[in-house]
Amino acid sequence: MAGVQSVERAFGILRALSLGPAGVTDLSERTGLPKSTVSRLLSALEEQRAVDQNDDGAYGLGSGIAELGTALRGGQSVVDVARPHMIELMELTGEAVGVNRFEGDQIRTLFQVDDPESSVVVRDWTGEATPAHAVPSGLAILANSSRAVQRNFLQNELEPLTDLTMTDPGMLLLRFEQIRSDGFAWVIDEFTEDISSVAASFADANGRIQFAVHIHGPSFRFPGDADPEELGNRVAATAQRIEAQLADD
Amino acid sequence: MAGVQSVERAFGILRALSLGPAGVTDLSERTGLPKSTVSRLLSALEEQRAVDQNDDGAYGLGSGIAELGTALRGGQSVVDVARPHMIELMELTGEAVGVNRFEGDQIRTLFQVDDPESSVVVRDWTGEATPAHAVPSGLAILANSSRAVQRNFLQNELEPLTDLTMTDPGMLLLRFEQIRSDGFAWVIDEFTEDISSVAASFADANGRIQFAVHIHGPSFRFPGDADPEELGNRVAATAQRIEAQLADD
DNA sequence: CCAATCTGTTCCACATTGTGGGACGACGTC
DNA sequence: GACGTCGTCCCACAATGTGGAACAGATTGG
Repeated sequence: MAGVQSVERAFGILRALSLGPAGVTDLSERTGLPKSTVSRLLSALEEQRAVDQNDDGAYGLGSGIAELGTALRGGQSVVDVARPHMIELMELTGEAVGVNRFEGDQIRTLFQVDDPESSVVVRDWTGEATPAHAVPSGLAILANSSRAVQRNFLQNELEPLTDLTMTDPGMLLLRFEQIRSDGFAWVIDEFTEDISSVAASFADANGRIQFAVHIHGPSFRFPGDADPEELGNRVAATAQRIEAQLADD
Repeated sequence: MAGVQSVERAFGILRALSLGPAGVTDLSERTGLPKSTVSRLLSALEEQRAVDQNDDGAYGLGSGIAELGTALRGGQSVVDVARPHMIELMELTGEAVGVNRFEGDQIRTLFQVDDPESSVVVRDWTGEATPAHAVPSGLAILANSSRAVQRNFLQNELEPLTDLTMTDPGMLLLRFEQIRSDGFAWVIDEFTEDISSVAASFADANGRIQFAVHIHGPSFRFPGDADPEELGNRVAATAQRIEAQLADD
């Protein structure tokens, strides 16, 4: 027995609810569980304030989740601390700069700053999640994670997003080594054709959940004449400054 | 059987972890559960990525919680949207302005803007939680909640924080009526002597979790000569603008 | 206005599921 | 090398959670 059934199911319900508020019957269909079971688990979750029921009877994620979320200091403070550093990088390069959070096998962009002067920019990925192996933030975070996390990640079937996407586990392990010693990761046209980016990872105040900063721009002009190593080092330095500042609080 | 034991215990563990990363033995003591039970529940939670284990073996809240938190759009976007409106209010009055989230029977301050010109200000409550019945944000949110939530809240024994704190359930119900029709709530010296504040509530994009904006300042100068109703209406208008903007996304 | 369908909650016999004391192996320390 | 502590695993036991079915309350629509 690895998992605990009711806990597993409870989180299934929470995840189903993260798509939007829903009723018991709806959740029962989404999760494949009997109505009575869903109803009982919802009551249990409601007692924990993980969900709440509003006037029209629909259930939604509750304040208990929000509390845990802020306790984690996942979103808010990281973005606050990172913003000025990101703007600095953005002004230096004229390209968009973002922060990401690692979520299992995906990378979510939390926040992005664009150059207001530039008319051709990569689109805004804020709030969206992308496969970790195809973006430099993902590679950078994985490269600095434990072997266990890496192996676990490489067990998944990795999908190629372009002709250039690296999906071979052995190759990726070697690449992790390289990235770890460099301190930054470059990805050129592996995620989408015509987009290139550099990223470096950093830890939050607890030294736990992994984050990353990245610069990305259209491949036709980025990195352009600039020295990729030079840019990489700048991103890495920025990541370290953010990490140090987070550790202070 | 109202709750589900394992779910209840799992959330107990998550709450214990929200105080900071910890090991199995530590958690076992904090929650009063046997080590083996804690270990099993942690494995289950880890499978759901609600917790993760870092290199030194300690457990902490995991990215799954962060995901649910952002799905809720509880913190981040509300603050982003509210900030400019808050600054406007702050400049109008010269006093500190904050946004709060309702958490069960407490009110948490998510963010505060202060007047940089002012040397005497109320201290910064960011991140802290206060009893809902003693602050105007709490009263405003409760006043606009369902009867069920109100009754449930009033069943608690409410502690007086100053001589003026209103704790009588009947009186509070009447006060809720008043606040609901006014659209704002005033609290003068009920939370701390010498602090006065006005607040108005608003809903997030789902119309679910309740938030509030408030202005607060030292009672000797706030609201001072200003008309309390006028100020209340301004806060209420601000709350409505934030709510409208949140609903757009 | 009364079937016909939707809700979501409650009941209860049943056995699957979770429980927890204790054993175990892995570290780190004296 | 013996000890204290850590986290995980084992397994007999029954407490706990399960889910089909019955129920009550709202809405619908003919």
